[in-house]
Amino acid sequence: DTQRQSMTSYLDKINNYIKSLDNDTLTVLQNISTDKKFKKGDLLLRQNEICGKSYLIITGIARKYYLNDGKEITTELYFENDLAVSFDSYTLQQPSREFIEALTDVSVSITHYQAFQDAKTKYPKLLALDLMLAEYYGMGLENRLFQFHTMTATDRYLEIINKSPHIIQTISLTIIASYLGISLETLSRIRAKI
Amino acid sequence: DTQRQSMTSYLDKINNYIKSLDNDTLTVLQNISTDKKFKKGDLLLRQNEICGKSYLIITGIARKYYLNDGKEITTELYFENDLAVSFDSYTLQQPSREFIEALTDVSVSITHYQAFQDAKTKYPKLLALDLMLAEYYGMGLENRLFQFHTMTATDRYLEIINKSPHIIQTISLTIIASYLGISLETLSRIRAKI
DNA sequence: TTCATTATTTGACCTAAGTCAAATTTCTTG
DNA sequence: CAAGAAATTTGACTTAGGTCAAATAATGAA
Repeated sequence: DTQRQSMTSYLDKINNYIKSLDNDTLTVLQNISTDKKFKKGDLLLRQNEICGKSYLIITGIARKYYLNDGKEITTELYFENDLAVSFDSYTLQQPSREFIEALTDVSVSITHYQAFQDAKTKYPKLLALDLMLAEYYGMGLENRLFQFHTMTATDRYLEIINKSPHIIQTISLTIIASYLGISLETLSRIRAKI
Repeated sequence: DTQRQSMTSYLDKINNYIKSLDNDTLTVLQNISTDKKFKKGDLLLRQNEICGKSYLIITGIARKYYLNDGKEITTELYFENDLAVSFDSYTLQQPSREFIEALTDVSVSITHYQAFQDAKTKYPKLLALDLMLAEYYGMGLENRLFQFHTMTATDRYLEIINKSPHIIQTISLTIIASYLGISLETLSRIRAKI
């Protein structure tokens, strides 16, 4: 749909913006980032921890989820080039209600919250970048809310396999169901019908 | 709850930040803003229009909503000091899927998108302000999504009358129901039970 | 391979919320 | 104040999706 179209092009805009940064700014960005690898199943962030880092996914898949009476609700799936972070915990520097988990072995580029904050005060271009990232995240949330209000579970499932068909091969149905906001059994029935 | 607590204090932080701005920056902000009044029922933004302005509510109440097969879904309620804007339409400067409507007579301070964009390039403090506003909006959306996933319609209603009791006096149940994501009849039944 | 563990499907039944229609109540406005 | 219009409630029925339990797959380690 049109909405997705625009979101994608905004992501392009962000990536172009990063590419177009002057050397000085780019160097700072490099200097405050370090690479790290996680094994499948590792938690990059635990509930109640303060999210003091952002994780740019280089390779692999991760997810963000929280627990609600023992049940997991997946709020976001991360692929290559996605930025994994518990938004409110990161922004407010308060304990996270969410976990971030590696669904496969992942390799990430880590940027520390405080280092980035400091860099932003000296380099307004990083401030502008942060704004674009926040806007992108916000629009993603708006879309998700919109989909929950306007689409049936079946439509949401069709949308996801249409948008990223590879998901089904890589991610367990339990996690997909929790991302769609339905029970595993309901997802199974939806799949049987189609 | 804790979450709301933090959100409120972040709003305080934003307001303090605005108050602490140097005269130069404040003057620019003033210069690109104009006041306007709307009558109850007026539309500040129509679907398919590009949201080229932001509306800071000085007095009165407004809402943002969209239509889904003829049914209205209210996505946000605006009170004094709230910033009314169709986020994605404003950010991407593309046609809005939402309407913004005055629920009472309202008086607003209008800031034009382009003027603010221009100001941001010269005044990094406005960039930082815009970031804070985007973060605040994003966290609000996260909370809303969280509530839809974890709370029953009854709980969401209790939460809203607890958070802003005056709402019931001022806003029709039709609109409150659409904000809660339930039908008018269901809301009426919830009220009867309590 | 094979057994055990984990993932997925299927069945039977339940529940929150939706829909449509009709009845009330509450506002407005002449 | 009274008549209409709008807002809200109530009733009867439907439906999407949930829950719990059992049955099949599918994986993976010894």
